This record gives sequence, structure tokens and C-alpha cells, in this order.
Amino acid sequence: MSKEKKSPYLQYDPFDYNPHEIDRSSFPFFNYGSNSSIYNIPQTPADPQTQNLHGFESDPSYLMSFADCLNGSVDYTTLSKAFDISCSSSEVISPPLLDQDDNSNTKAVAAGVGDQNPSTPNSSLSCSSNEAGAANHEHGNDQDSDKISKKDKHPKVVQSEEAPGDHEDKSKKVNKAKKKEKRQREPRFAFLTKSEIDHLEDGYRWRKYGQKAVKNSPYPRSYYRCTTQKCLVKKRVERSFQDPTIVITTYEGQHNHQCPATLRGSINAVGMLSPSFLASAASGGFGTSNNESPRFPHELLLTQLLTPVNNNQLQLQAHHHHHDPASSMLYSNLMNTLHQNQQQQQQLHVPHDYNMLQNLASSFSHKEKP
DNA sequence: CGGTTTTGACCTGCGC
DNA sequence: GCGCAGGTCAAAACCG
Repeated sequence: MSKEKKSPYLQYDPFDYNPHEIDRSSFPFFNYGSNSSIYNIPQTPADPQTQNLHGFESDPSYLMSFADCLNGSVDYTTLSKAFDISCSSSEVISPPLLDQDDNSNTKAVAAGVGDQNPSTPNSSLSCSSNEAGAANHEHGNDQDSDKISKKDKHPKVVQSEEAPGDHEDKSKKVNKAKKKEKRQREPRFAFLTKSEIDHLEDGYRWRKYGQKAVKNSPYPRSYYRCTTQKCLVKKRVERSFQDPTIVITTYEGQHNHQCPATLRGSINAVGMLSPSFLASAASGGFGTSNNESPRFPHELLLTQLLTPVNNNQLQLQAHHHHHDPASSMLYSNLMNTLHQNQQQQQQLHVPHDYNMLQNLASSFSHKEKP
């Protein structure tokens, strides 16, 4: 009651703004530099001491190279961590080729997105919460039930006046307990895009459901939900406070439906990539002499998005072609596809070095038009 | 008029 | 336990 009303839009105090003291608990692993990559958002701060992330910026090993994904040079465990939140559930089984993560350059973004407690350094906690068996199907469903219970609980205000009652307290407790044991976030993927437009077209339809000021940033963060029924995908969009030209888009969850734009017959950016083109991508051969060269406009686009870092490594550049819806959609689809791929591997218990590229290529070729 | 955006209130989790 | 920050809800406003 006595709580002062605070406008979420006025929380930023320009005089208090210190770019070096950012709380990036939400995106602790973002690279704010010019080399954009797909990031898997870890839910645990990498290292409490390096909260401010600068370590990450200068450490290329945190970047998930696209080629790593494509050619499977990233070991299974790493991929699990990098792509799936639920890795903390049962599939940790996979015998880790241990400690690759120490210094191998394939380390990618190793932090588990899955353990969702941003500040729980001990991911095993979430492990145990998963074992209730819900581990496999909790994607989405939980969120639903979560919401429902929330709504039931507080039909909004008033309540307390007419019945400051105990039953409310009780139900509160029950709900709390419930929530504690099952709160699982979807995997998150983020990319940076250089753009003046905040909300980039990615082929899907979104409804904005919230906007909040971000601490230490002059730019608000917007929350969107996919408008397709029963699709629980969300995305957050915010502008980098360090480089205001960069938009940070974070996807959470996976669409359970086709991209509306694809259905409408516009670009099927990923679906039309030729297998041979992808092979070239994986071997890092773009732009070099004898490799497969792009045959379609979207492949050309991708060659520009994928820039060789060193020998066998490519990074997905998110900041080119920001003005191009196809580009955004490409990202979205790529990430979706990569993620799906990895999940399939998990389901099938495929060995860690299974060649993802082949999977990708074949799935693409199925989609390819006659 | 239906869908989307805005925005204040509320909930939740975490650190102190 | 309290305060803060992030995330979500939902009524009202807006728009095509």
C-alpha cells in the first residue's frame, strides 16, 4: 500500500548512468562488439567477478561459431548446453569428453541456457527440480499452467479489501510451492542487429505485451509474444546501450508452426539453401576460389552473413542487411532449424560428433522446391 | 469492431 | 524481511 508508484518508464536516471556498471544479468554473454554472433543466453552469470562482461567481449571462445554448429565440431555436450535449456534434465547423461571446455576453441557458448536461474551459480539445483519427470514435456506447458495459476490467484486488486482472508494466503503459499518446483524457461537465442528499427520483421507475427525500462540503459526493453495460437514463443527486443545502433533480439522458445511469411509464399530463406552451399559454408569456403558459390539470392545473402573467422570457423553476422526482412527471417529460421536439429540429436541419442551439417542439408533439401 | 499497443499495477526471484 | 529489477497482466487507448 505504502508502496510508491513507480513508472517503469522513469526508472532510468541519466545522472546515475554508468556504462561500466551494467547489470547484465539478462544477457551476460552478449558480445557488444562489432562481430555479431548467435548467442545462447546463459542463465547463470559466467563469473561473478566478471559481471560486467568485458571478459566475454574479448574472449572469442564464447562465440558460437556457425560453422561449429554446422559441421558438428562442437561436441555434443557443448551443444546441449548451448542450445537447450533442458540439458539440465536427463540428457546430461552423455559422457562428456570432458573438459574440452577448458581451452578448446570449440567451446562455443558453453553456459547452459537452461538453468534458468540467472543467479543460481549452482545449476544442479535446477537439475533436481527437473527430475520430477516433467523434464521432457515441460516446454510450454508449464508456462501455461503458470499463467493460469497466476490469473486465478489474483483477479486483480480489490480482493484484499473484501477478504483480507487467510484462504488467499494459503493459496499463495501453495502456488509458491508449485512454482518453485517447476519453473523452466525455454532456450533462448539472441542476436544483434544493426538497425534503426527496433522490432525487426522476421516473418512471424508478434504482439507486444509489455515494455520495461532496463536498468542502466536509456533504452526500454519490449516484450513480444507470437500471435499464433498455442505458440508460446516470446521475444524481447532492446537496444544496446553501448551501441545504440544495435538491436538485441532474444527469442525464447520454439515456434510450433510454420512461419506465416513462408506460408504466404514469400522467401523461405532457409528452406531453399542448397546442401552443397551449406557444405561450403561448413568448410569455410565462401569467397575462396574453388568452392561452391552462391546460386540464389538468399545464398548470396548468407555468404555475407557468414564471415570466416579463421580456418574452419564462420560467424553469423547479424548486423548486415538489417533493413532486409529476409535477413531477419533468415536468422530466425536458421536458429530454429539449428535448434530443432540439436533436439533431434538429443532424442535419438546421437553421438556428439554427428555431422549436423548433413542433417541441416537434408532437411533443407526436403524443403527445396522441385 | 477486432486486433494491437500502451502503460500502470502486480508478481516473482534474488541479493543484501 | 525488504527492496530492487525483470517479467507479465490486463484495462484503456489506439488504429485500420
